[in-house]
Amino acid sequence: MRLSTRARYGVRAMFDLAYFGQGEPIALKTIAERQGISDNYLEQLIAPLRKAGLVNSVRGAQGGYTLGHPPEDISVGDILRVLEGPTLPVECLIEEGEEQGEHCANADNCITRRIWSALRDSIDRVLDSMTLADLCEEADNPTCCRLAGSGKGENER
Amino acid sequence: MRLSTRARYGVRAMFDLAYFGQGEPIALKTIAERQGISDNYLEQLIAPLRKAGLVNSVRGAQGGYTLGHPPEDISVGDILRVLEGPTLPVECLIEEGEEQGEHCANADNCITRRIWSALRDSIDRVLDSMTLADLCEEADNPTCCRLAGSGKGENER
DNA sequence: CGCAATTCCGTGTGATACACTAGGAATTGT
DNA sequence: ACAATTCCTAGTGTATCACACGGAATTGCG
Repeated sequence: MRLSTRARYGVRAMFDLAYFGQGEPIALKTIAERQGISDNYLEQLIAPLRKAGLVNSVRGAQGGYTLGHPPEDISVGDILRVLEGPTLPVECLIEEGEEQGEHCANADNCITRRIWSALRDSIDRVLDSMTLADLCEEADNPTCCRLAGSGKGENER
Repeated sequence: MRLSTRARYGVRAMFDLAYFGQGEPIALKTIAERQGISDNYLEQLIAPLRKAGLVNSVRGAQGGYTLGHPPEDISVGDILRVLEGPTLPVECLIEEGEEQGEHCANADNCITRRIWSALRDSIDRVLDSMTLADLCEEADNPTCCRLAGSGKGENER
């Protein structure tokens, strides 16, 4: 249940792209240095992001990467789903919406399955509610770190 | 971000203990067979659960395991925390409640840290809200599997 | 008492994933 | 032409998973 560095690096890279690159392509090396990530490694993370259309690439000199969609249309969940298979725990769940009496292998203990299902939903809800635009906003006027205020009800929606 | 079988097996074993064992110790082999888990493996999972006090053991013939606390006092989160280190993603977060200007190593990007923090809280909220007693109740009159009804607001609390 | 059923404990193992490093080909602005 | 890039593929050490195994130590029961 630990989240890989793939995920963290990926999100940071995407944030970097949203925050610093305004339409202009940014070289991978720049991102890697700014975010303190191995550029060799980041290169491998950005490949699937490109294939998923989350970033566009410009080859050649002065090339680099740009966001594939506007920042408000890219959620953290989108990034995570690309970088680590299905976002959720446990893989046996039949695809959502298909609750037509379908059984997966261990449907016998659907009691515990409901736990993972609820967990998955909760995780997705959180991750999908945060977009790159939100992160940029947050970066500009941070509500953390400077006196936490322990604002417990902030993103209540 | 995938959840190990340790977690799933562990929860199922604990549920088995809560559901079938009424004070009487149940042998590990019985649990393993009933839940379709390798008993060799389950043995290794139950060791930390015992050390954490979630189960008690009775050695010798006719021995076995019992719950360490009443079922309504054991949450899924309790089990998961024992079986896979800290429940949450990312380890850099300073211990909860200590938001007094403390920095962890990569506090520089506290923007993304907030994501993981929110995620962690959400996960814990879900997992801590489900107890073994809830699972037993659910097992007796299931609201799933038999016509899902998509009851989206059930455990609203 | 003796035996069988158990829990306890450590060790080994094959497979897989993680987090990288490295090298080189292809592309493109200057 | 050249340098800066992206792109692709392969290798590598470490760790973790999901087990199997063998043998102690404990204890109820006949």
